[in-house]
Amino acid sequence: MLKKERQAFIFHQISLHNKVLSASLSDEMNVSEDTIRRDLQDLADEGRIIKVHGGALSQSFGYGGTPDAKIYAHELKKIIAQKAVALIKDGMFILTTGGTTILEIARMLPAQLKATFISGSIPAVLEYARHPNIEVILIGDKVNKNSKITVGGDAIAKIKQLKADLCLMGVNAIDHAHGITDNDWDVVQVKKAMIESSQKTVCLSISEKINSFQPIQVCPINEINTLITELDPANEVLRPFVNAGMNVL
Amino acid sequence: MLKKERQAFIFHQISLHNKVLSASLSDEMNVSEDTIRRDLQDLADEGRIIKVHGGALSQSFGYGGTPDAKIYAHELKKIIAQKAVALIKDGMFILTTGGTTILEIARMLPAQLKATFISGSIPAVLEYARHPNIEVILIGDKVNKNSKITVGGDAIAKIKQLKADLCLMGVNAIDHAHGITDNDWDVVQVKKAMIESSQKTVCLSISEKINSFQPIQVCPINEINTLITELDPANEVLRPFVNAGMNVL
DNA sequence: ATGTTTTTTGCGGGTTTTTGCAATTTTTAT
DNA sequence: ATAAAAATTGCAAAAACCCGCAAAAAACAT
Repeated sequence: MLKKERQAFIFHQISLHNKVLSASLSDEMNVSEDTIRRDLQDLADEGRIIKVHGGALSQSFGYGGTPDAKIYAHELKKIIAQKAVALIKDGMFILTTGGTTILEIARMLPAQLKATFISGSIPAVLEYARHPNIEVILIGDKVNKNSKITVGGDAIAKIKQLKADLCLMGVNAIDHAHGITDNDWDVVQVKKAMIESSQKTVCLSISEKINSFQPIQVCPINEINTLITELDPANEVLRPFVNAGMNVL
Repeated sequence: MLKKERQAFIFHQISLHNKVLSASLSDEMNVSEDTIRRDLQDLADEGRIIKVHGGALSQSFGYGGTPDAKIYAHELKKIIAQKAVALIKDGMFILTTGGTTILEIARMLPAQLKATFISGSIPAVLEYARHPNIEVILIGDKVNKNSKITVGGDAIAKIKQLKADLCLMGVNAIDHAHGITDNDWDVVQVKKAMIESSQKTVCLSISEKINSFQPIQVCPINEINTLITELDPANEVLRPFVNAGMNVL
């Protein structure tokens, strides 16, 4: 088993169960605990997990580290949300993923907007439900504890029955060559279904995530209609996407 | 169980109930009281809680005595929750409704319990998802904004596909003649389906709701196996239900 | 393919952390 | 005042960790 493979597996386990034990991992994949520890250390150095005595925890544990950096990203996400909200019209059916950017959109929806939002993200749904004129459909299935979204066959089947006007998708990584990519297989399956069931797909990404990629592809960029970042659409970084025919806002 | 995990759990318990006892924590997580004490000490050193003899307190909680009125119903629900938690065994599949009593149960689930919880209640699901060993299935459908639960044909259809070991049902009104009754048609439909799909149904009700009724019937009392209230099972008020063959706790 | 370099891995130590226990002291309650 | 409950302290065993090293594997260049 390759190092990268192992680390991907470990990361997946953590996002699934919120924790892993070095001992059981070592057992599961027939490598020494030292190796596991080194893997955990690597993941921790990359800031993707929190290493503790005996194993590791998901980052959502405890209280996060850098409030400054977070607030910064938060401002960016507000800009993105503003642009996205402008695309939403009365009467639309809108599929959405989870993620903090989506949450920001949910908070910014105008009070008089009448639309139907469909999502498997629990925090997003709670936010939508605060709006008096919005109808909210929750996609059910097994709950991914880390991201608080539902994933699985039932969720995908339900999504495929729909035909939404718009899909608002928070992305983890986007790059001209690899398209939209992510690191959780289950989540990717759901995102794929959402794209398939929507007339238009709008991707939301802070510019930091542009030109990065992750192991699993959601879709190539030609399946995305619109890309929204906090940058000016004329920005150099966005050029490749404009050239690829995307609508960049 | 990892040290950090324990501490996160303890902190969560404290912010939830405003206090914890070392003894019960030690019991819940199968570690010695010494370990709990050391954990509390760590948390206190970090300034996150206030350590006192026998346990610890939330620091956000002002010194003044308890605002009795509100805590009262809350305390009752804790008693009910305690009784209900005792019925839950490892490996069970459990269907639950929403409501504050259910929420209290969710918060009291022992950390090492391994079970599968299935619910359409968003707040309950969020609480279940905090427990490391619990698998959570969310029933999807249209979201009822007031109660934050999903209702509708899809939800009912999904529930009917299941066969759970136990149904934990918060009730709005119960009375010997009318059975379990409620006031929201959609919610009643979901509850009916849940009862049908469970081997046993346990009803949870503060005694205040006993001998009251509402317009729509969920089921007659003979479909309920167990009734849990905050009262002693021998209490006069519960006599009719005992006589009707219910298991009253 | 072949040899060389780099990376990765497992192992043997010595060190640190964690945990439970026992003995003693402090606090709380009756 | 006295007994019970909880805290503290010290200690020892187990578990986890870190460090350096050498074999093994992978990557690279020729």
